[in-house]
Amino acid sequence: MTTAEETGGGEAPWAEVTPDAARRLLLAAVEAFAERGYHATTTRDIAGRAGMSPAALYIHYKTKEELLHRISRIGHEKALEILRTAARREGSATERLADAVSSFVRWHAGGRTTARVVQYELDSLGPEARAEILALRHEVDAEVRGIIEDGLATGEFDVLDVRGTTLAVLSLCIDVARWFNLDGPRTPEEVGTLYADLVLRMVGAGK
Amino acid sequence: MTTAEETGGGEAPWAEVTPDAARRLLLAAVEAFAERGYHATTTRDIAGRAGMSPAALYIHYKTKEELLHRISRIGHEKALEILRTAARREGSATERLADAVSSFVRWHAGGRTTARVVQYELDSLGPEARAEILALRHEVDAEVRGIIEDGLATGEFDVLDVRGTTLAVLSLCIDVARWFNLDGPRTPEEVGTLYADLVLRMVGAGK
DNA sequence: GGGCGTGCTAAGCGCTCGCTCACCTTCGGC
DNA sequence: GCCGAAGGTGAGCGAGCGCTTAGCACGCCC
Repeated sequence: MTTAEETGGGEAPWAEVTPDAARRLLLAAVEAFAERGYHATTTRDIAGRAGMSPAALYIHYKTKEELLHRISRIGHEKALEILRTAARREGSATERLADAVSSFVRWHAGGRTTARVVQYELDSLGPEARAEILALRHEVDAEVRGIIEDGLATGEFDVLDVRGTTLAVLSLCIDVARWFNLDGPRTPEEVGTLYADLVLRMVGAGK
Repeated sequence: MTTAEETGGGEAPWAEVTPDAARRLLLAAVEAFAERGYHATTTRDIAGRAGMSPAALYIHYKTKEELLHRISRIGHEKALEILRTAARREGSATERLADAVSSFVRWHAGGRTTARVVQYELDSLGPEARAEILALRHEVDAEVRGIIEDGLATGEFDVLDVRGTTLAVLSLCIDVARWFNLDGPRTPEEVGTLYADLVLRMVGAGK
């Protein structure tokens, strides 16, 4: 599993964005939004980071909001794919939940820049764009809830409030993007392992 | 609309702010910052919500940032006080941790408006203001870590990584401010109870 | 009841924002 | 060798921003 940061290899999720100039602008926007927030970022700043004039942005994107929308959709699709892969592999519910949490957390820690924008700038989108993203979030939620329900059915887990616990598990993982620091003492892998253990305890696995 | 929300879990923390006009402006700022974020909020909006002209703001506060700074400091002090009260009461580590988590979560859920600003707008502060707030956050962290270490010493808890688990517990509680919705299916009390149970599982209490 | 500090407003300054427009370059097809 | 499309630039627009200033209303002390 490759990981380092965006450039180093939270894989290369932006490969699908073409042409090249549009991708460079998107990458610059991710950086800027993650650092200062959507509203505090200027289109001049984004274009500058991409080495272009302010006007160039509008050749590839209609508005500044379209940039955020594209980033958010691609990011959510990637996050959903990570969870789906873990949820639908072979193995017990315990193994699948541990896998889901650790890879989801690794993505939020290693690709903190992207994850921050994806998870915390949702409110800056307009109503229709937000609705589209919320639908993806429901799928994310359903994927995790599915694993927990599997574990309940097999007797592996012991959970009183399935929806509440699902919410807490996802909340715990997502908040990694807020506090994680690449220069800090922990690697994304370490946090992933720790969190998988904590989550298994939360669902009462292996008691 | 007078704040019925704050009273749910947080009494009236702004009573210390005088004179009355300054408090009304602060309250309006909390609402606006929570809704749209600091950078997307205009001074005209804040003054308007407080029923005053844009210029009135500058009689009581030097800058827009000073408003955020005051809100953040008062909010962090309140959060710290809540945790201190729970951490230093009589009782086993298990009881104190459950109390700390449930009351901390109640504050984040019931006073979601305030908590959102306090927890998510930290980066909008300047360097010295941010440093002051970060010191308060370290005290918050130390308070929770203290309870967990107590529980380890008495054999109540079973935790491998104390700092990591402390971080996760706080992260879980804080993120409540992001997703909690007063119109949703759960009351702050219910979430507090659920989370206290989940956290006790995370630290291996009552195995 | 005149003088004055306090708290507020209307008007507006200087600046920067998101975005547009007229024009320039490069390049493959014929 | 000319042509149009694609991708870029410099200059600048209207609007709205944070914040300031001149002046007004009002309570309070003498």
